[in-house]
Amino acid sequence: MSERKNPYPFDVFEPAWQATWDAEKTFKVLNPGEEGFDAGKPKYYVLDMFPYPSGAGLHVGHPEGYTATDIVSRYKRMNGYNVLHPMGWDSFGLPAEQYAIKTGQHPSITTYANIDTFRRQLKMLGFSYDWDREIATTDPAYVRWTQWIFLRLYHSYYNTELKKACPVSELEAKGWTREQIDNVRLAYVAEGMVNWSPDMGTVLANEEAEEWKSKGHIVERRKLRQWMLRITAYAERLIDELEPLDWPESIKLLQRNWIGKSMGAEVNFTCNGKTITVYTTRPDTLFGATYMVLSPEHDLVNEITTAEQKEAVTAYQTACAAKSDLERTESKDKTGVFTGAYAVNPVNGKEIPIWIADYVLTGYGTGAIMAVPAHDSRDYEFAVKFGLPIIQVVQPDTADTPWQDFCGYDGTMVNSEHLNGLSVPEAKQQMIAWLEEKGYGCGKVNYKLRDWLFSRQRYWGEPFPIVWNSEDGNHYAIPESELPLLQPEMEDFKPSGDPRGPLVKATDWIQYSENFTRETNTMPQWAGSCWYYLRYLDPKNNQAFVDPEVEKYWMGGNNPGGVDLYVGGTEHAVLHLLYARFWHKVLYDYGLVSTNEPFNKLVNQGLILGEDSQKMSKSRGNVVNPDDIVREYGADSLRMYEMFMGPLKEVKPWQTKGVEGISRFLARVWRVAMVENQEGEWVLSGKVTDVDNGEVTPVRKEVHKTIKKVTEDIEAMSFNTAISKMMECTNAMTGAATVTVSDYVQLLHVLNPFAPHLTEELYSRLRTQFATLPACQLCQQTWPTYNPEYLVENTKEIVIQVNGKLRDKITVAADAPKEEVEAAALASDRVKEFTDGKTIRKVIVVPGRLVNIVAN
RNA sequence: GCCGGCUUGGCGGAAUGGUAGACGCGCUCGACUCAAAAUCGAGUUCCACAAGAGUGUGGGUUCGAGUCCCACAGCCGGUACCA
Repeated sequence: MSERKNPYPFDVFEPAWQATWDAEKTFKVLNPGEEGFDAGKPKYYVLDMFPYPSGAGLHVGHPEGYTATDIVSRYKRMNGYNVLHPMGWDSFGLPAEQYAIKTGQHPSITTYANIDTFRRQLKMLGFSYDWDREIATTDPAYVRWTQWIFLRLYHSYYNTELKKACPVSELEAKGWTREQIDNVRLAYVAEGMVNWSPDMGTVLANEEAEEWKSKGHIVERRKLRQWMLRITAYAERLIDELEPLDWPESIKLLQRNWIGKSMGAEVNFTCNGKTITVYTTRPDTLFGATYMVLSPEHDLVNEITTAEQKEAVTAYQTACAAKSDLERTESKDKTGVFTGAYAVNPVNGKEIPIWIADYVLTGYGTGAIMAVPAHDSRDYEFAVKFGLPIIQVVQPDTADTPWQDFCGYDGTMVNSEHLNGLSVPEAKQQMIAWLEEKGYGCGKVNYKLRDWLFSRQRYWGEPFPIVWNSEDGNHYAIPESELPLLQPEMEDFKPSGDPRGPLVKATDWIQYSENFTRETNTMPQWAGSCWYYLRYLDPKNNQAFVDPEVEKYWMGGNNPGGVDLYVGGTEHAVLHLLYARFWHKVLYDYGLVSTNEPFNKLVNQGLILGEDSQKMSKSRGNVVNPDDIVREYGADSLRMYEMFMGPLKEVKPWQTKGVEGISRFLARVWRVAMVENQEGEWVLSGKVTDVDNGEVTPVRKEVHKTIKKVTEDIEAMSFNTAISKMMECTNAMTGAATVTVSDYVQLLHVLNPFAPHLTEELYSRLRTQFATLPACQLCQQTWPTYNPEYLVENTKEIVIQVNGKLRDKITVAADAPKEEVEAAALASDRVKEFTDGKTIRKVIVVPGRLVNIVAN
């Protein structure tokens, strides 16, 4: 490749400005109570989703969101806000541990080396973070508070009357037993079916299982004792309090679906004196129940199964247990076995056969259903396969819809005694009231959301601050004074296949005291990311996870408070964003934070695809490395290109030619003021001048239009259109003989949040010639305003249409009355041509825009 | 299957119900140059001009629809027997 001279010397001035910002702490922001803090300024908290510092380094996807937030941060600062714009590292994680297993090197070594790379790369892009607030979730000082919050959860239960977390000590005072309390803790131990990955040697959350499966890992069901967080207690609040947030509707919907609220009823059936409770969302169809299905794992299966069915039932149970999750869902073919038992339907006393089938899940509702094959597709399929009766109880309202397998709500009840003639929703209500009156059941809300499986069998995670007593078998919290509890130094991180995880090998560490041994599980990576946005507020505090006054300023203050802008990818829609909301609510219940929600406004950036419009991946060889782009075109070009590609929220393909286009644009901005002299040095050209007679030149008009447009577009986060306007403005300057300093500096000013290096460099060079320019950096000056008078046009071009088709254009005075415009339009030769021989029926005049002549 | 989102030139994308294709890429031509690169200027939806057609398809509302309404198709994402 031939040596190419850079179109402007970004390779020199970009690192220089970065060094200046670092040395002068240009973007440091003070906290309340610190000297120099300006309490008169409003706050604005702009947050990025912090990265996992992988060995691969920064990806072009990172700077997309990070540039967007950087533009907003710089813009808000120039508009007089105290802007909190921090960065940190989500640094616990499996890759570092797997690398440690391979090499024997401690995971912290790779982790902190990767952090150094990420920090260097982010600084190379000129982001205006307050680096004094940098945090890493792996830092002992951070781990301390993650564990502290965990203990808060551990010591809490959800008070269903107050609808908030309360200390379990209240229950102790009321005389609850240890066992009763353990059953309501927000952090609890339970034995249950979990996702276990034998090759990774750990369990996974439901939310994670699919992701790892798709990466080729084995995930199977196993019954294990695990730590759980009672997120289900907050299901209702997690749905209700989502509503007012300024989030994309699609993300809200994703969360709502994940939480999966449904309203129905529990109904008690009887079987030989035993009660079997089923959950249904369609109590209106109770008269159509023709059989019952229990999940194969249901507690009552063994009790009710008759002797002659025993063998078949046991065989079916065994077969189901052996099936992995994947195998179960792979085939949707219904299978099941008759138990030989019958249940009595409370509404009509009829006996219906009880089956077991794996299409009924253990974990949802009561693990038992009444089957209404006429109006539930799954029951219908099952009934057809096994020849079970099908009774119609709903008649669809639309005439030609068959009643068989009709599951809709637009129908009228039939064959249902006292419900006959009612609509489905009416019948539903009436039946619930009836069940409650008779004591046969009650209305019931259910959620798909399961409790959060919170323990992992890993080394590189926060250890649980918990010890086990060998005498009573109970778990106990270690005192806060012992936090942080760090992992022991080890050389062998390998999973042993022992479901207690690799820490069991640290025999000294485990032994807490004579009768107490440590919990060997560690927390999932999500723990650190659940509250990192709070630690940024007060990252060095060693008295509290955040000082209350500081928290109040940054998170309270404005209405509605919280993080004012949070930008990141969609991939966290139901993981991080749900977990963090849950933790935040617990902290809120204790008055430790000011708002019930952490993130007021959320924006999802769209994925950047490779040049081939495919997802970037190593195997496809279409990955773009930010380092290469910066070396070739400079940081400003990368930043601006990523903003110019298209709307922030859309998915869009990378085009290196597009970076060149942006680079050319920045070079044109440069050359408005700069020229190369004989020695090949860049010097001020003289085109930019302080001779200014105040005339409103076309360039000045363009500048003010640009200020208006860029201001509005930053507010709307429509960065691509802001950039195109600045291109138009620059083109106007390129075409002009001279440009006044004030016009040029205003362009630099609005361009500054996008291309901070170039604009500061040009500004500082201009100052060598124009001493009246303020001495501070552009980024420390006030955002420019436009003069509306400059935007007023004297004349307007009016479009003339005949029957909606463009036929002519005329120029009229901007304030020309309607009649005049209409007359001018009708006088047009082109119009006459197209209306010739026709009658003019109507003339529509839209002032300042168009005239449409309707003729036929 | 269900739930979302998207669909505009050769490409990325612009368009408060009012000139479709701003801006950029690419391409063509011109200037500069011995020449090229870079730069600057002109042009660039389709059709040879005019006429006409044109925002995934088909309908509708409107003086006027990329934009609003109805139906359908394709692509992308989420979810997956949640009773």
